[in-house]
Amino acid sequence: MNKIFALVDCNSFYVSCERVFNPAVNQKPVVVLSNNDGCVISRSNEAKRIGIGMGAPIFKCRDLVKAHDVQVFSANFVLYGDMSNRVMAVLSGFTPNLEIYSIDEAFLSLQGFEHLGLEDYAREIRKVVKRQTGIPVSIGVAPTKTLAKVANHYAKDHPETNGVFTLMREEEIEIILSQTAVGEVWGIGKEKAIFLERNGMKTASELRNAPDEWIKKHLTIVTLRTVWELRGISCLSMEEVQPNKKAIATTRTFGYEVSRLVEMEEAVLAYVSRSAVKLRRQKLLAGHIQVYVETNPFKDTPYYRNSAGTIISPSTAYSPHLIEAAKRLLKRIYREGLRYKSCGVILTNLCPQTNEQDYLFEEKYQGSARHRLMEVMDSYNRQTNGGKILIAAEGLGKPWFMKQAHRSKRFTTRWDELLEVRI
DNA sequence: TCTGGGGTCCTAGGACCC
DNA sequence: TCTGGGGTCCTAGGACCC
Repeated sequence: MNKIFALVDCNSFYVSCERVFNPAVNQKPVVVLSNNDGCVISRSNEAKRIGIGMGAPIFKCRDLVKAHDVQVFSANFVLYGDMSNRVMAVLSGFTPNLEIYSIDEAFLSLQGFEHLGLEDYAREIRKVVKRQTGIPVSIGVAPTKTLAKVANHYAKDHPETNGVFTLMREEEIEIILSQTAVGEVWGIGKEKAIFLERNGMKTASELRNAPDEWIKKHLTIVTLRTVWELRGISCLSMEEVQPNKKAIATTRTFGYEVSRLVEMEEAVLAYVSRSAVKLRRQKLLAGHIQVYVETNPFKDTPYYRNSAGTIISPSTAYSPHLIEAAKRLLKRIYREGLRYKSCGVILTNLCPQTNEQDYLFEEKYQGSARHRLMEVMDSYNRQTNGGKILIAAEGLGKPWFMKQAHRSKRFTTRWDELLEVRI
């Protein structure tokens, strides 16, 4: 039986979240910035139209911002995460088969809904999501995930589609792909696009008709899968159960450059703590920890980046053990006399707490006093909305903490930040 | 002055083993 | 003097995604 995928993608998701709670900016150009108020990571159509690029550093857009009264927001990921959950909850009512692909995208299997009319059904989904969450979405429907992505882009770029485009018929697929630049295809990034164009393939249709042998020889098996998907042969299936995580990372650029080991240590250890909280929330243990530091790559000053890692044995989710390891690693890579711009902590070799192996000489984490201590700390911090009990090594001042000058309120997750309506 | 963060997967190359 | 080949495992780095 032929498969049918719908890709639902929230339009300018972060901007749309801000607009739900701040309708005054509905018709205006709006952008949301990355952490540290660095780059533009979400743009309204109005902002796109006046030429603000995706990922553009905001300081380079200052003139445009001023000239067009662009509304600027700092990222508010607590709010976006909560809005995302609401959208996904609505979507789950429309299919038994939902794959949450990212914070603002989901694949729905529409197999078995043909009798309702795929186009009509997609329009209904779009209408209900908008009504129940305030978030506008675009929907692409096609026989493979990769084609559903293409259909989704088409819906976004063509207002006459009203946000829904179905791409099921072969003749139509061929026409649309011949109008699609090869670099717009899901899985074809900058490098591959340049390579393909150099070899005479400028459109998705040309890639689709390339010989398998040639693709296998010059590119990877992953790209071959993409080519098959463009031909309508489904190679990527629905992944409804979230696969276990392979890595948990906390990385940040600083609000200002750090040039003292003590401060660097505080930052690294604070990120270890954050990572460890994420680790425990997902009931995992880490078997490896990696720390990296980096100076500002955009400056003329000497560039330095280095990382070091070590195996954690036995695997653990106990913050003090991870902190100890991270401290040693940092000492190995820290060079005096440099001005550091960012650092990060990455936990890997993750395994579920329930699969913890037995040790001859060590106590298991599961059920130990350390385990209970972490649970008490986490649950207290959760109830009090974050960070009241922390490991002393993290430091209290956090002067390097990121800049966030324009953050909106966390309307949906904090009682003290509820939306106020004045009449 | 001011340039994000968190992931996955693949490949190449080195260490090591027999 | 002559100096293989196959396999595994690990790490670093790159490409890609949102």
